[in-house]
Amino acid sequence: MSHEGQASLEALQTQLRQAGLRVTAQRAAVLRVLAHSEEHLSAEQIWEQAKAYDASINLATVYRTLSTLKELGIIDPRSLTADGRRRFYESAAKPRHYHFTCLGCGRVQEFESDLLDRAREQIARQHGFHITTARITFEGLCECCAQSHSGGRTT
Amino acid sequence: MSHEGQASLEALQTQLRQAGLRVTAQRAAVLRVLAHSEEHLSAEQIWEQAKAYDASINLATVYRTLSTLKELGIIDPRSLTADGRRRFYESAAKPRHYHFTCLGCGRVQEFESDLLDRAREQIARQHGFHITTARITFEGLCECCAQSHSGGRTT
DNA sequence: ATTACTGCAAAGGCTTTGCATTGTA
DNA sequence: TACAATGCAAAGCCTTTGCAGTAAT
Repeated sequence: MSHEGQASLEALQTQLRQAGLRVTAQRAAVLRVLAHSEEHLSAEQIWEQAKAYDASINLATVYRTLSTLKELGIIDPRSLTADGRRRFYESAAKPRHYHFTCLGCGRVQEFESDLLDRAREQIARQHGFHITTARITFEGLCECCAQSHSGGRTT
Repeated sequence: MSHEGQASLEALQTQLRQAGLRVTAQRAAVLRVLAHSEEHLSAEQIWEQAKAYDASINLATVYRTLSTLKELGIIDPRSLTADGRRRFYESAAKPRHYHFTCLGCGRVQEFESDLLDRAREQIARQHGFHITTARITFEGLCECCAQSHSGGRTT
């Protein structure tokens, strides 16, 4: 029932228990939201969806759960907006990839890049950096939006 | 008197006037701070330093000025911290470069990277993106801090 | 029965904004 | 003299936290 490439709900709950943490209805609700989504959800979006599983779940609890899941290495928070204020969460199990946010349609596209991977390694080597985090995000217009913005539609 | 590669104070003030904006004591103060600094300053740091030129300058004014200067293409705000909450400002006149923040000593190192430049172009080409902003930042331990953390000093 | 976890509400960090006042052009 | 720009204080946005009550093991 779960999407490919994503840890099953039970596996995640087991991981919680093995860490000595309790599997509460709230945590299960957040895990279910994350397990069923391929998207990049904000804490508030996760909250909204989690209410379907636990109607009384509180936003503060969502934040605390997300923090816990990050600690466990289950999810990764990402800064995808220009101001970098809001964070979006995605599965940490995903293979290394990067994000492009279209300012026209708002869609976030994921892609891989060998060149980017190699650049990161080269930079670490050249400067002696021990890189623990690389925050790499692109913004602009996607192919579709660039066309409609530059050309204008013929109607 | 001004640092190399940096627009002179008068040039910047002229740019303000040409945009139909007034050169107030507060704006001059912020410009002077920016003109004399090679660093990445937060709004609050700029505020502190600007007080030397205009003791009564208000933080809100600093923010408004920074916003104006960004609009004019004079400065660029950067997210250099992990949480991305705070912004640091640097001259937009600098040649393209990237940042590495050391979590040990807190220092920010700038560097250039051909590979990163090429990756960015390749990504745009491959996916049809019209990239307007690339936010690329690295974090970890610099060479110096990595050594002292791993080895420990012999004393 | 413990004690980790939650809800609630308040605070915290950074930035923006409304409005009366100041000061540049 | 206009009207742009400022100071002040309040609000806004997202996230974190203190505390008393609740529930998982």
